[in-house]
Amino acid sequence: MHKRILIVEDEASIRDMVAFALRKAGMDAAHAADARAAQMAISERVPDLILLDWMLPGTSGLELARRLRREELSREIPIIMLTARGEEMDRVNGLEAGVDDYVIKPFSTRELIARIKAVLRRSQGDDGSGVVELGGLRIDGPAHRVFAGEDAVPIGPTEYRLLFFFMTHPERVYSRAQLLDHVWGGSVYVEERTVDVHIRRLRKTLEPWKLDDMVQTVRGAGYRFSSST
Amino acid sequence: MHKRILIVEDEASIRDMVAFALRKAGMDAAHAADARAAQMAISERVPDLILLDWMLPGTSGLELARRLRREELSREIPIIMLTARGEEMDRVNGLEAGVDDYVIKPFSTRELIARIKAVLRRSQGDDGSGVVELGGLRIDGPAHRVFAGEDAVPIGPTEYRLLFFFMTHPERVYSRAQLLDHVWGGSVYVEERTVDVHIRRLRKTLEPWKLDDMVQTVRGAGYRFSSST
DNA sequence: GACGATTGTCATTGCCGTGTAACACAGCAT
DNA sequence: ATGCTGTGTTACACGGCAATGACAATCGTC
Repeated sequence: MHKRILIVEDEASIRDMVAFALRKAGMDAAHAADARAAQMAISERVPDLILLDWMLPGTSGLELARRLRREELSREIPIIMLTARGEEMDRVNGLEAGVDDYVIKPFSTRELIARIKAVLRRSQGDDGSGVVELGGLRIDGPAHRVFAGEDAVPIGPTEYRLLFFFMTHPERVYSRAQLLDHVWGGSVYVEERTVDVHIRRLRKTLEPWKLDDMVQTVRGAGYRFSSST
Repeated sequence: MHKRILIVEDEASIRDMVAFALRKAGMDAAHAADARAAQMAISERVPDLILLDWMLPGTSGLELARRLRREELSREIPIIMLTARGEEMDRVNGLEAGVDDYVIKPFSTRELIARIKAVLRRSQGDDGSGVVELGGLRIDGPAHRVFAGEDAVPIGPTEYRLLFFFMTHPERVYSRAQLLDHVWGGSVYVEERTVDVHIRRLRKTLEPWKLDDMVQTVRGAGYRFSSST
């Protein structure tokens, strides 16, 4: 559940600062001081994302990025480059090397975390287009539509919002009160049992495709949306 | 055949980063630091798409977007808004102003490129000839005519513009306000319900060919044009 | 300036979606 | 087993949004 981030940076002060910020944001931080240490750390345990300093002793960050892109093991790992201001030329090279994003020093940890999250989000199937796909279901935000395979699924407004919330927050239990907050909006007063009814309606709309068991009851706690039975 | 993108952004570092990413993706990048420079750049050479920062010195991005929608010259240019992580309010206002999409900062360059391509593709089903074909309907921009199969479809001016917008922006929901912005133009004040009436008239003109169900109602959201039922 | 075409607004109608209550059923405890 | 609590299911009535047709104003054309 926790994302593992590898920091490749020779300057200890920056490394510590970033590691602290990462842990505070609920991520696991590993670190390496140079290219060789980085490759060892990766082969030992593959991180979810790599923060790569541009200026490294020995093998440069750019060179390391290229190398990582060549290796089968590390090809899919997103990379965020840390570059000093005014190295614009370098950015071109970085983009060509397949780097996912840049953060310019000096940066605020808040911005860095936000960028990391953005990149992670994208690497998890949310390409930013507003389309989410999960377990045979596809929900298209801009089109306001749901597809089961190739078929368009007829669905009402509230069931749509409910399903949208579930698909963007899967594999997690939500109480009726939480669902009311997120799907109905905080300023509405509605009976909690109303949720049950809409859960029922959502299941009924998914039934023709045998996808109704994705909406799961967690007795005493609430409901969960899951792709696995 | 290279697409020309105009970046309107006051922060040089973001501008440069985006410009490099664009060029790498095979697009031409022009830039402007504020609203006035942007308008000059547009009048000099019309871009295929505009990247517009929400926060601009002087005239805000939102205001500029409204202004561009009012001008005949720039009405058809797709706009992607760059907004700081903020409220849903921003998104709503932006969409109401006739913006085609918005991207939240910080974004990865890859995500931005993906969005740009999506918008260009969408607002273009057009192969350059100005003729768009979709689901048995063909609309000829230069000739200002509509065909259902081999038959010419008699259609009024407003219904024509409405249909043209729909066919160049299919598979997506548009609120009444958005349709007013795109089809009527931002400087007219008209009741939202008027859209209903023209939707009705458009459906009636398509009825003889049983194509009226391509114009779909999305309760609580707006209307959508789609080839699939 | 007259005519038809086109457009925007309104009032009415119709229908879909929603919330609630009532009842049936299942899980869990003692 | 028995009772209790929590959930599934259905029915129903209300509210609200959208569809529709009629009308008046406006536009464009001859």
